[in-house]
Amino acid sequence: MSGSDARVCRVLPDVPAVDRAFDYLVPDDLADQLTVGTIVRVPLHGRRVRGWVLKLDVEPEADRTRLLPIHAVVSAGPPAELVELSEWAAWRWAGPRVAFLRATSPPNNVKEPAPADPDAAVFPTRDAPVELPTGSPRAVRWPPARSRADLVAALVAAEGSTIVIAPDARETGDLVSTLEAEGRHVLVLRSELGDAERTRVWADARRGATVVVGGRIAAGVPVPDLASVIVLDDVDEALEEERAPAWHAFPLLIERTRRLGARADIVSPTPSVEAIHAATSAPSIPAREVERGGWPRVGIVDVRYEPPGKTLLTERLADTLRRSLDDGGRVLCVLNRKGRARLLVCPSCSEIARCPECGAALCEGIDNLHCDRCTTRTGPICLHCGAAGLRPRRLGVTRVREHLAALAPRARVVAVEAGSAPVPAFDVAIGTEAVLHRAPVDPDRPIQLVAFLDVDQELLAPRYRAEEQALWLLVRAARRLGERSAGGTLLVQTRMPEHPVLVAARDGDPTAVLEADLARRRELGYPPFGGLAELSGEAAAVDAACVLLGAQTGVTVLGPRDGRALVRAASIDELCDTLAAVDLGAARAAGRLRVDVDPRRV
DNA sequence: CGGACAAGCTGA
DNA sequence: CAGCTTGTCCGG
Repeated sequence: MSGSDARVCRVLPDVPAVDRAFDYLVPDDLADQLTVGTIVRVPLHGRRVRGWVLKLDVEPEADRTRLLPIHAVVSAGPPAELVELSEWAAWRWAGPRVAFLRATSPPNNVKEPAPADPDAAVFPTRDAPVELPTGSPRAVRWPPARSRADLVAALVAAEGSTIVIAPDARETGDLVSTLEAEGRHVLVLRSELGDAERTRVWADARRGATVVVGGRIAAGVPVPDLASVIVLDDVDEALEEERAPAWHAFPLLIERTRRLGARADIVSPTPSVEAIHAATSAPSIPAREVERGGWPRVGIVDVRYEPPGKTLLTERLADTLRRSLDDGGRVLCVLNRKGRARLLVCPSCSEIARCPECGAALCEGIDNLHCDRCTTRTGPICLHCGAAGLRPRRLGVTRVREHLAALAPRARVVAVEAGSAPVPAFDVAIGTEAVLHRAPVDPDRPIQLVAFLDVDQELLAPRYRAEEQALWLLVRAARRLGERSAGGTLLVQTRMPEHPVLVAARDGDPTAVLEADLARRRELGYPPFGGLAELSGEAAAVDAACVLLGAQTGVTVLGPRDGRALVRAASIDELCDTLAAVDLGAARAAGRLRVDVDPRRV
C-alpha cells in the first residue's frame, strides 16, 4: 500500500462528550502548516469536526490502514505550551480538555501570525514602590483605594511578554495608560469584546513581545514568550469561570508560570490564603502609614445596645448619612437581603405571624396580612394575642429604602437590583452588594459613605471562605470611597465590633486576619491544604456519583443533601487523581452532573 | 455530540 | 411486519 510512511498526527476533536484523541494521516500538502495546537478539520464517525493537533509524528495506536486523512487546516491555534497545560487543567478541574483548548483558541479562524521583533519588548527595569521579596510566586499587599499602576509597571518583565489579570474592568484604563506611557505594547483582552476584536487581540498576542491586560480569559492568552504574570485581586469571584468546568485563573497561571519558569506576582489588599500559601516568601507589605492611608476611615457601630427595631438604621448611620449628603456626596447602603421582610413579629408576644390555614409566614399587604402560599387574608393584627403593630423581623431592601427616604426627605433614594436595569441618578442607593459595582461613578459627586447595615450576615455566612469574602466586600467598598485623605466613611453595623475582619479594615492592616484564616484552614484541612469538590445537578446523577466516589479510598463524601454533595481529600492532588480515576459516565447517564473542584462559593 | 443500529411498541 | 420511538454504543 502506498504512503505507509506518511506522517501521522494525533488530534483532539472539538466534541466535549468525546474527550478522546484520535490519529490521522497528514496529507503532504498540509504537512508544513501543522504545528502542535493547529486547529484542523477531521472526519469523525461520518461527520467532519474541528479539532486540535496534540502531537505531530506519532506512532499510531490503531491499524495504520484504518487511519483517515486530516481534511483541512482551519486556523492557527494555541502554542504547544498551552496545549500541554490544557491536559493539566482538565485534571485539575475534572473537566473535558476541549473546554480549556477552546478558552485558549481564537473565536474566529486566523492565519498563523508572524512573530514580533523580540527586541521591541526589552525595557529597563524600574524600582517598585515597595520592597519586593525574592523568588516566585510573590505576594504583594497594596491598599485598596490607591492606584497600583506604577507598581504593576515595575513588576512587568523587562523582556518577553507579561499577562496582567485585572478582574475589575474599571482598572484597565489606568493600567493601560501607564504602561503605554512607558512605551509598552499593550493589548486588552476581555470576554465582553466581540469575537472579531478578540480574534485580532489573540493573533497580535500570538506574536509575543506584549503586555496583555484583561480578566479571566487573559490567563489563556497565547503569548509565545511569557516571562511574567501579575494577578490583581485573586479573591475576586470574576476569576472563576461560572460554567463547568469552573476553572480559576489563579491556580492556572501559577501552574503555567511554574512550567515556563516565568515569574508570578499576586497584588491585592488582601491576598488569598492560596496566594500566601503559593508564595515562596512572606508577602511584601507597604509601610504602615502607607497601607493605612490607602483605606478609608472605618466606623464600627455596635448595634447590640440599640433599641429593638433600630439596629439597621441607627442614630449614627442617620447622622453620617445626613452629613455626607450635606457635603454634596452620595451614599451607598448595602444590605444582603432582597425584597420585603419575610417574617412579621408581634411586638407584644413575639410570635411570628403565620397563616391560620396552612402555617406559612404571612406577608404584609396594604392594611392586611396575606399568605403567599394559600392566598388567605387576615387583618393586620397578631392572631395569637390580638396585638396590633406587627413588626418585620428582618427588613429587606424595599422596606429599608422607605425608611432611608424618610430619614432624608429631600434625597433621591433608590433601590438597586442585581439585574441589568440602569441605575437612575441618586443621592442614596440601597441594595445588595451589587450596589457596590452597579452604582455609576460620578466624578463631581463622589461616594462619601458606604454603610453595611448588617455586616454580621457576611461575617457569619456558613461558608469556609466567609471571612475572606467579607473582607473582600469591605475592600470593594473602600475602592468606592477612595483613600483616607478623600474623607469618605465606611460604616459597618455589627453585633461583633471586635471581629478581626472589621478590625483589619479599621486599622488598614489585614495581617492578623489573614494569618488566622491560614491557620484555621490548615487545621481544618480546607483548601489550599485539603482538596474539596462539590457535586451538583440532577439528584439521581449526584446520588450515583456519590456511590461511585464513596467506594474510593482517599476521599470522603459528605451528603448528598439538597441535591448537593461535597467530596473531600487530604490534598488537591489526591482529590483530582481520584476524580480522574473514577469513570462518572454511569452517573452522568442518570442525569446532568456538575463537578466543581475547589469551588470558591461553598 | 450525533449517527448507526438494535430492540421495543403500535396499528391494521 | 412496516414504521416509528427509545436506548446503547462508539468514533481513528
